[in-house]
Amino acid sequence: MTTTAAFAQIAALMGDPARAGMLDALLDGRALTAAELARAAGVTPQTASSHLARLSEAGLLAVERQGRHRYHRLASPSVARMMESVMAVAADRPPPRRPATGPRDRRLRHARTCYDHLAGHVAVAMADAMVARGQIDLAPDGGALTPEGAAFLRDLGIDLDRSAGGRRVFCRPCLDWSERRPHIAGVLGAALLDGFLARGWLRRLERTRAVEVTPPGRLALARAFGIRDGA
Amino acid sequence: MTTTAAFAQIAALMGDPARAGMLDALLDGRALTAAELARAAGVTPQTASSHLARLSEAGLLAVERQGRHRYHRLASPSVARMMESVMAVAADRPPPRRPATGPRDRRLRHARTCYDHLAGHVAVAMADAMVARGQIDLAPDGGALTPEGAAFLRDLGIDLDRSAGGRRVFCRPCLDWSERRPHIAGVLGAALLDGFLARGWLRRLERTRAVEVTPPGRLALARAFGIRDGA
DNA sequence: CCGATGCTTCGGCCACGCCCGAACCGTCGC
DNA sequence: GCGACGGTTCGGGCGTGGCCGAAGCATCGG
Repeated sequence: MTTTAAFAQIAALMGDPARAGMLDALLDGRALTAAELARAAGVTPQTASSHLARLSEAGLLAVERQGRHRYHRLASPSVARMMESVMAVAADRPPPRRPATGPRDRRLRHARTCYDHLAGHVAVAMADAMVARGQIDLAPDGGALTPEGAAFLRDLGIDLDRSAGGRRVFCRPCLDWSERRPHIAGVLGAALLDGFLARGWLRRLERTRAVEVTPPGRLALARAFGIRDGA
Repeated sequence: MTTTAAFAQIAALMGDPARAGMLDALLDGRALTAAELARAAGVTPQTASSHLARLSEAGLLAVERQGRHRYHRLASPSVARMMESVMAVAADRPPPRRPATGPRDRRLRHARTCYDHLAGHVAVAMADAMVARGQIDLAPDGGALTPEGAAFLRDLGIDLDRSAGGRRVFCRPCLDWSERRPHIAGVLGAALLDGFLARGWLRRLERTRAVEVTPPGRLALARAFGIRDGA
């Protein structure tokens, strides 16, 4: 049964703390250098190099050489989805102890990127608002944009056509590990994140997956989604 | 960052060949005894016992005692979804060698259960047929039943209302590792499998996830989906 | 009560693989 | 050319964890 062996191999690659730290650092979809990933994982560069080689060979990571740097990124969205699903399982177990929420952790819980879409408190609030207004349908298995939702996005200036080429546009629910409730992933989630970043409503922060809601972003989100809690 | 530690722990549990074998054996949604799982994993009962204890404590498995037997099953659908997503990543890498398809493997590739829905060649053909006829929309991120599809299911006698309670019914695509194309999972996939088993069109086989298409099932599938290849 | 069966616990063996120090290659800047 | 820096390869130390034999608990059948 060679297929279970491949299954176990992929899982084992994620199962090492150092590699898990690197993968987590890459989960925002950006490409990082080996040194940055070594720091993220808390190991020396030579250890990181070995891990990165194995992850690349297994097809979890893709590498781009650029001068004397090597940029590593997740090889495909399916890798990100796999990680999300593992986090979902890891999150819905009783926490072994008080999570000890730190200030940095609080930022992550508030708003962060999840590969190509937004996660955290803000993202869940957005999803709730769109569901409450009948703009999207969201079920554990999938979701869909309603006509009202399509109109809403058009008003917001969010462009979905580019990736949806005439086909019906779907969104995908993604269980938020901090909120334990679904936020919007998939094509729709990616379009929302892109649009908000482009408008300057959100800004990526260095060295973390957390994103910041800018002052104009706060106003815009309050107007569009009725979200009015502070940063 | 205690969340990456939990992530790595879950992944590491899947990452051992013996545990992966047990989880795979449970992927059809049934509950098995420790001895059966030990055989499936190719280890002695005492080794299996240790693995099972760890899987249960981590919340991946649930146990039910019944007399002097202990039945183990996957703790939740989210565990099955996690495993599916890992298999999807494991499948879309270049196979290390010729897969060496055996007769038993061929049955699995033809039709098998995938937790609560159908997978394999037959399942992909069903999905293709329904897409071609406009009965479902299927995208990488999600899927939805069209009005035509709802009517089709009604004619087939497939009951979706029980679990969908007035809400819109969604289906979910699930990448088939043998066919490398999506089949139908989610609420719709589960309803189809249940219905076909209840009608005697499909029959579960012992000690494997493979399912058999019965002679009446062959006729019915040909009539309903235009599938006419042999068992 | 006794033995058989299903499963778990204990103890010890062994090896896989994670880790880092040191040395080696390639690119950039001067 | 030379040093500096990013990254990889090599070698050996070491601990975690998988594995089984043997013994210990439960439950069922007689």
